[in-house]
Amino acid sequence: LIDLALLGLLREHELHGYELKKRLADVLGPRSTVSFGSLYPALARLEAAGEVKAVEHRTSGPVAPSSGSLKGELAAFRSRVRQGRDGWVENVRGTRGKKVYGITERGDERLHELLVDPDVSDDRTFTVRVAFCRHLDPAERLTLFERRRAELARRIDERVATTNGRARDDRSRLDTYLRSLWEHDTDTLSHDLAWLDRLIDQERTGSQETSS
Amino acid sequence: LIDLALLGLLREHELHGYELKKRLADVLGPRSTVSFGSLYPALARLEAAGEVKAVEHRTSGPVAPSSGSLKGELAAFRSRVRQGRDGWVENVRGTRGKKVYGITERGDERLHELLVDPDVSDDRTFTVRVAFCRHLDPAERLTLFERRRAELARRIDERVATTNGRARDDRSRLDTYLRSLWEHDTDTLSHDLAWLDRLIDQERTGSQETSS
DNA sequence: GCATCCATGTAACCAGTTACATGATTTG
DNA sequence: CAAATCATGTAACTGGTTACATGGATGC
Repeated sequence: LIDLALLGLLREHELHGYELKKRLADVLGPRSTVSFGSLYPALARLEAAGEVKAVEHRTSGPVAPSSGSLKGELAAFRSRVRQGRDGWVENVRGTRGKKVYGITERGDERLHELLVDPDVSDDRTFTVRVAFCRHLDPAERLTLFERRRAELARRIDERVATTNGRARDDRSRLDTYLRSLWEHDTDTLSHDLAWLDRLIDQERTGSQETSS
Repeated sequence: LIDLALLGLLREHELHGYELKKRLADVLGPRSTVSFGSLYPALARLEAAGEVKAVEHRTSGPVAPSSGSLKGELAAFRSRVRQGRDGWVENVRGTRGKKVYGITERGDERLHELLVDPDVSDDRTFTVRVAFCRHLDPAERLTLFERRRAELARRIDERVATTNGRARDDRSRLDTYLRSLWEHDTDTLSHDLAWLDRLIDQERTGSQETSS
């Protein structure tokens, strides 16, 4: 999961760890962010696997001025460039400065693998995959959505079967709260299914005017 | 989480591990069941803490004939009672038979603690708490629901603030899928909130005709 | 008497967390 | 220069998972 998120973000711009966490909170919502304690080891692991690599990052500006409290960060960047003029940038890595990562070709492949993985049963993972599904081509994207749709349909069927399987008196014996919970869960599933249907529909009709 | 589920189930009838897992799948849906690998250690832990204890279970019949494939289990029970007549039941525990657990007074208190815990931020835990909230008195239940409602309202506010905080062009630069995801998440939150409102409403109006 | 299901448990692992340690940079 | 914030990292722990080992009971 974390690999997917990291590679997905790095696919667009080079970033350092601290920034990655902020972007992640921004994109996925603060609810599903990851902690530094898993972020940095994950980056190290990806680097060891050759899927990302530390880069010098002297050319392009800070590419993600999107969200809060980046003022200090901007200033930091400026100062680094300024000092870079007298050669300091060259050993940024060594002096425990920011470690800016970029994605490699292997990382690109890995990201693609993660995105096209046929297993769509994990809810959290699926969410992240949607977040980065722009990196898929239209056909692959459609497959992803349809697989997920099938998974949700299966879950609904399962629930309906259970309900029908319950003897009637048994069903009524179910406590109010359990019943309410059960119904709400079913509703939520339908809600998700409807959303997927909209996504699929958009994908189908929109596939004419690709590009731009 | 697992403690809550186990104590909640045992609060109603004595059960052995294997059966607990089945009941859990039945009540919480097969999606959020726990594996044996965490179930048995958890039971052992609860037993060590004096919150559940192994019982002989010779008096009452199998109290949960609710769901599938209990035929064999019934038969097993019968045979055990039959043999019990010639004294075998006494050392069921030693011979690696079923180990039937019951809740203790400490366990009862612990369950209550878990149910009234003011932290309602964890989604999975909250679900399980609703599943067993019949063990709370009406006022405590209402508090639980209202706390959760406030939590969800807070999350929605947070999201709205973020949206407003985004510069307009920045917002439009958001990719279709990210936007769709974002909107769907917001919808889901509202959906959950509406459900809670219904629960709270039922709780308020229903509190006149208490008991049964 | 052999396959199958019921039943309990252990060990290794996994993906994440919190808390802590460290240090660089900015800002008042 | 002190306080706050940016930034990277480690260690211990948590709450689960899968895979495995074992064995009793039932059904054919």
